[in-house]
Amino acid sequence: MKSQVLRKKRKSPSQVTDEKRLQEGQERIAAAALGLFLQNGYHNTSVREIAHKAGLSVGSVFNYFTSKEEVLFFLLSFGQSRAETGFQNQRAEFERLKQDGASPRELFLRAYEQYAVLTDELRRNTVLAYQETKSLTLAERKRFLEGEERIQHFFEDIIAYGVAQGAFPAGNIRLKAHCLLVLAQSWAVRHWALSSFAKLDEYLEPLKSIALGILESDGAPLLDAPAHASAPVASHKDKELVLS
Amino acid sequence: MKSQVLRKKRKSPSQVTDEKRLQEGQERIAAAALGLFLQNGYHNTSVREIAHKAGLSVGSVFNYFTSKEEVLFFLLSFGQSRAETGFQNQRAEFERLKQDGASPRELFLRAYEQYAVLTDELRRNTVLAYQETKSLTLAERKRFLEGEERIQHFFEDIIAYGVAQGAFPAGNIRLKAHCLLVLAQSWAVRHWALSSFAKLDEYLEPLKSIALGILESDGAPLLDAPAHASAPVASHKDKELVLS
DNA sequence: GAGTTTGGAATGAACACTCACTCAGTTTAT
DNA sequence: ATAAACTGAGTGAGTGTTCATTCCAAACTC
Repeated sequence: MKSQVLRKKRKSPSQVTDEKRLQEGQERIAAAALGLFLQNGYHNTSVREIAHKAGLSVGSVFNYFTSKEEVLFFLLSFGQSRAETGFQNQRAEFERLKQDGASPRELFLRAYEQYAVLTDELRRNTVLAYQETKSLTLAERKRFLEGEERIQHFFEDIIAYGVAQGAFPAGNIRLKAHCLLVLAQSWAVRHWALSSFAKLDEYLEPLKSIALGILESDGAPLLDAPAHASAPVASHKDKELVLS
Repeated sequence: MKSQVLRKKRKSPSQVTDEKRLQEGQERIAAAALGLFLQNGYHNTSVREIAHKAGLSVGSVFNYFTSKEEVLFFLLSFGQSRAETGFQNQRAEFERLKQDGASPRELFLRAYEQYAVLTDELRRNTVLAYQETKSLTLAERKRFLEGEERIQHFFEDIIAYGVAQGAFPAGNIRLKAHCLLVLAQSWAVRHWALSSFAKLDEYLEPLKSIALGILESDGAPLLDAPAHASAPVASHKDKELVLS
């Protein structure tokens, strides 16, 4: 899967033919767009602004992309494919580590750290994904979510291996993988709440500790805490107007 | 803080004066808008559509709100204030429970369950908040984030109490509160990945178990797992173009 | 090496359209 | 009769996209 260049049916014969030039142009435009999308949102960013920031004319942008939306998809799938290929590359190394008798804990921590580092590098893409996935066409949104699912599946495999080895308690593996992903992504998505951590380095160790806390929670019934005992948790069904 | 009605300088003399009528109208319009915003996104929803779905004319919408953006802010702060007042109401009850010798675990689980239930009820508002906070004006966005911070602070207090009582290990309390909030919200935000749970009821117990796993993780150094030992985690600094 | 051709790439005015918002006039309730 | 509430055609700013035109460096002639 090498540098999948976006290609769609194009009406006008005028397009950039040189593959390398095309790719560089796409990256330049996308880089400009990413900043603007994050600052003003996808819909409040005009193609004119993107073109200006990329140092091009409006028309040229459409020589590199067939539509504004394609720029968005480029940005989202870019981050995603980076994560996927990263994992793919590690698959082989993991087999080797298993042979060497590495503990599931080690394997997991290694994979999780890699994912956290990547999410940090691609922080802006991650934020954009949370905010603008819905702006994709139905088909592209579906493709994107499938990619997310594959990434989650990678972690499910690692956890399952640990459970099989008896290193982690059994539990809902899918749920745990979901939680781990969400927490890693929250470094990007809810960054404003983590201002006490200047850099990822400071965040990483406590995050890994918490991640292990999740892995080692067994999902057993909460013996001593009958939270419902005194009174049912308040619910405002009467005020649900806004939700209907 | 009772039913804070939105009021701005208004040019047109035509506006709804009756307080009760105004509020009902705002809620009706906002309810219609919420569905459309989630389905098509804020920017792809026209005021005409909102008016039609609410059974009003375009002009009337502007008798209840001064702008489309105000509708968005109404929806976001609505969910938030519900959560805040919920916690406020529980503050008194919590003091009573402490007197009765309730364990910090119980207190926490109770509060967390309440928050999860609320997030479920306001699921759509939560999703909207993640997607469209950036569409607010700067001042409103700031106000909104301050509200989020107050909610997080509520959990920090509960955790701190547990730590003081020796029920939970010390650790980065702010971080833990952040994680707990994110996981509860992920039920709304990443709902597509949790399709195996039909209703909140099924999700709640495992979530609480995981939450306790987080609370009880001590953030101690990860003794046995020198993840860096074999080779540094791969980083693709060279390909960072798109981020710069 | 000067002149000519060629075609990929860049341009930006023009197009067709949508949008949030306004306001003069009408309806409704009292 | 009076005030409150509603209406929807109209307005002007702004949009993504197109395409006839221009640009320019390399290829080709003589």
